[in-house]
Amino acid sequence: MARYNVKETERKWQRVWEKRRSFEVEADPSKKKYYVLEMFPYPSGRIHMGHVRNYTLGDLVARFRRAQGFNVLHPMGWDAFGLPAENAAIENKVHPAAWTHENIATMKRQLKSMGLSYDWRREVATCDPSYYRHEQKMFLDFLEHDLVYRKESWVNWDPIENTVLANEQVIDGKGWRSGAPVEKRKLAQWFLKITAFADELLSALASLDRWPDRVRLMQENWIGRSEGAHLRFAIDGRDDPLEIYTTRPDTIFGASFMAISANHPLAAELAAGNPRLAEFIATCNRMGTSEAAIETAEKLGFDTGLKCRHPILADVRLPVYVANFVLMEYGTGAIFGCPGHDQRDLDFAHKYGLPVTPVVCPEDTDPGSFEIGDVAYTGDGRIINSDFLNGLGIEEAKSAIIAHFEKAGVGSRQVNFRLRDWGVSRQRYWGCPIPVIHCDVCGVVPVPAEQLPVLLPEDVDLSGAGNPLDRHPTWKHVDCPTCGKAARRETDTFDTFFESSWYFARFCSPDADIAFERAAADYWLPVDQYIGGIEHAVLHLLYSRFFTRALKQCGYLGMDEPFAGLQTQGMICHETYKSAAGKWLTPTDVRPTDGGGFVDANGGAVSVGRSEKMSKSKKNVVDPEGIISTYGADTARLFMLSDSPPERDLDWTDAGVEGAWRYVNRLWRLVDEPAFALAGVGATRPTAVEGSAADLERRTHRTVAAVTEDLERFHFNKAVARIRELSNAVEGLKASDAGADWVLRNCLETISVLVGPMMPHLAEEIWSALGHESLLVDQPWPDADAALIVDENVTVAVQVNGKLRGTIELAKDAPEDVARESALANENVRAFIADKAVRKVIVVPNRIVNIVV
RNA sequence: GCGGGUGUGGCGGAACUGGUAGACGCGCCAGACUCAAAAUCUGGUUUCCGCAAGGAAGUGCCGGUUCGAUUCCGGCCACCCGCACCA
Repeated sequence: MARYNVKETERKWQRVWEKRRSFEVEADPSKKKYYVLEMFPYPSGRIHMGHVRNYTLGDLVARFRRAQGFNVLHPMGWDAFGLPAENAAIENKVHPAAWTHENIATMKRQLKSMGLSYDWRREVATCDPSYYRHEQKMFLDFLEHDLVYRKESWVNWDPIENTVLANEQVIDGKGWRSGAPVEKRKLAQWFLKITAFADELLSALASLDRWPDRVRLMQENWIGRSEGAHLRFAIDGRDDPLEIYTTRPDTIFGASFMAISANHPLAAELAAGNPRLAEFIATCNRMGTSEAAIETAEKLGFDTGLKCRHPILADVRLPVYVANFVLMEYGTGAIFGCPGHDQRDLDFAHKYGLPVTPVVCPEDTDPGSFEIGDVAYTGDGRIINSDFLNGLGIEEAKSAIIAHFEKAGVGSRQVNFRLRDWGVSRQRYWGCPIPVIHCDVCGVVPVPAEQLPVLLPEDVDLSGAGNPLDRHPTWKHVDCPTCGKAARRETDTFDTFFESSWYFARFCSPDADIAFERAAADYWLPVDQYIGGIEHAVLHLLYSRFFTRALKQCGYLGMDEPFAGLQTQGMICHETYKSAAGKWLTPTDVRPTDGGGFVDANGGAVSVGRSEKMSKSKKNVVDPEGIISTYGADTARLFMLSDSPPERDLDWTDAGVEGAWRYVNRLWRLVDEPAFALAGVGATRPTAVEGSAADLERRTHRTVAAVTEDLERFHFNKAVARIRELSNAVEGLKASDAGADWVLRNCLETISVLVGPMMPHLAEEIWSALGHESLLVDQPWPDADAALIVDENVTVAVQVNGKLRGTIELAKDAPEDVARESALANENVRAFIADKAVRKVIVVPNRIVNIVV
């Protein structure tokens, strides 16, 4: 009898798996495959609890599918480019590469201590030239296939990180990492044509039936498809028309003004001769998108004096305003204003004294008395005051008016998207160099494929302002590949989401000379189960879907969707602590008092705040390494699985960890000090299994069936509960019952297989203690015997008028009249029926009998 | 503002297509073992009334459908998330 030695045991099995190469896999078309992937980490220094949860979930799936007989690919790598490395370099005077590799080494050691079933041979780090050279090639292929362009445009500029951000990286007008208000700048940037796939990225969401609805909805909203019309309005005294986009062409007869964006070319042209307009435009730009108060910002306009002709009403003229609420980036940057049916337009019309004509009347209202007050009418109804559209419904009117415009040659039906192209240029050092050369003679020249990779220079000075590559004395100076004259390298690097958009494919053939081998990708992809945080719902997950399509177009791949199944995990939360002085305290700074409160190291009062996401700023973090070295990886893993469903936030508590730890030891004792000796038990089931042994055997099979279903459906907390129930039930086994010793052994073996995906070290130790030479990790998942799952008898509830009054024992599938008689015979039930007449008896077989009196 | 989600004991959470609400765990209470403590084991634990058998109430609030509602429908409330001048 030995106490369960976590450290030694866990290390032992990790070594055994490594030595036996248990998790190394090869593509094998004769086997059904399963690709499990967790979002790879940024090597920030040490793993945190979020990582532990993510990789515990993934490892469970990988081990479970492996036991089910799948050829499982389960790789791990490092999303290794990124800004923190540069910041660390400046602070600590280390090279970003050295800092990154050191972190990778630390985190890899920590991950290995968790006993995760990775094929470590497939590890990749995206900052390695053997990785990023392939995405430089991809970029050249994208160029060739017209999926990339360079454009001078207004960009989101992060003043802290000194770089451009994509639209997806601006949260509430602030940089997603720095939190600094984003400024507008005009820069020449490289863009990937994600909008070319907008329609497909949207419609294919319906096929992703193993993705959370929430994520699909977020992507749908982000892509933001709208149907409307593109119209051209003639401007008095000018030859060029004003082009607008509208989703409400049916309200054209209610138009009373035109509005163009402050960044519209027409506005710029007019401002050249009008200082007051120029001043107005400058004011609009200052407000920009960085103003948090956009919502409350007043609608402001500047009357240009220009007049547009109404496209149908010959004598109507619409004044053209420059307005602060019109965005240049959406549609054409110009609109017609219909105050009656758009709140913004109404506010604007009231401010500038413009006419308000209702053109849609609610069904139940008299058109003659329908007026618009302070609230625009945006609901359904019939068209009024609109000539040939009068009496039509909104949708009919849209079709009719678009047909009219198409005939007149002044407009057409148009679909618009909110999604914009993905700007990938970043003014940073620690990223993949964009492989182009700028030549004064030849213009932008792609780096010839045979000159790849364009390597990052190792000697770099990160201390100054701006882009370090641009300031490097020699790196950017090269000869033009076309004309041979002196030219300059592009000094921008890729957005780091570029690397994570295809890493899942690289894992299929991580050592290939090309990005990935087609055969390997065809076998392994798509990823069957992808697991990670919800925060990537529209960033990484949308980029990867786009990339897969772009790569397909360039002949790399044969599929559209990279991730067939997606599971998003909740955050890890912890209570927060504050000292009397209002300073945040870490969980290790406080200790509990007898009264249930906490005090700090000096005994000072501590106020306990609500549980929040673990974060450095609130100091409510618990370091996984300490937990793992004290309680072991299996305890940490069990706790991660047992307390909350994966998609929900998980509260980290010491008590919960203690509980998991107790269960680890309890399971171990079940085998180490079994109820009776198991040494001589045969392998085949005895013919006689009776009494408590028969009960436990049935229960074992029922548990197998239930746990299998729970694991398939990601109900891991329920699976844990069922296994606990089974191990509790072992206590009820009587040695004297026939077959007891065989059933006990069979039950313990089953438990060891069932907990294998959750607590692999303990499971292996139990398996071995039961006398097996083989590894548990190579054991197949058990089948539940259908005959043993169903009970012969069922407990049926009896209600009187819908209230529970008793229960009766019946044979399974007993006839209805038997159930009825048995229910009516129940003593307590009879008391409630008393002398009342039974009006109706409802019998739901095997479940309930309801007597209505 | 628009879109979506959540709300169940002291706590985390169970309850498949409407059918015994509270599985399992944490915490707490009692008991066993111990000189004692820890660990472990056993039992109890939604609230109220009752010695008990049993009864009443109960899944955010109000109402509806139904023999029967945590589950379906309508209307509120609270909290959380996403988007946000998108024409």
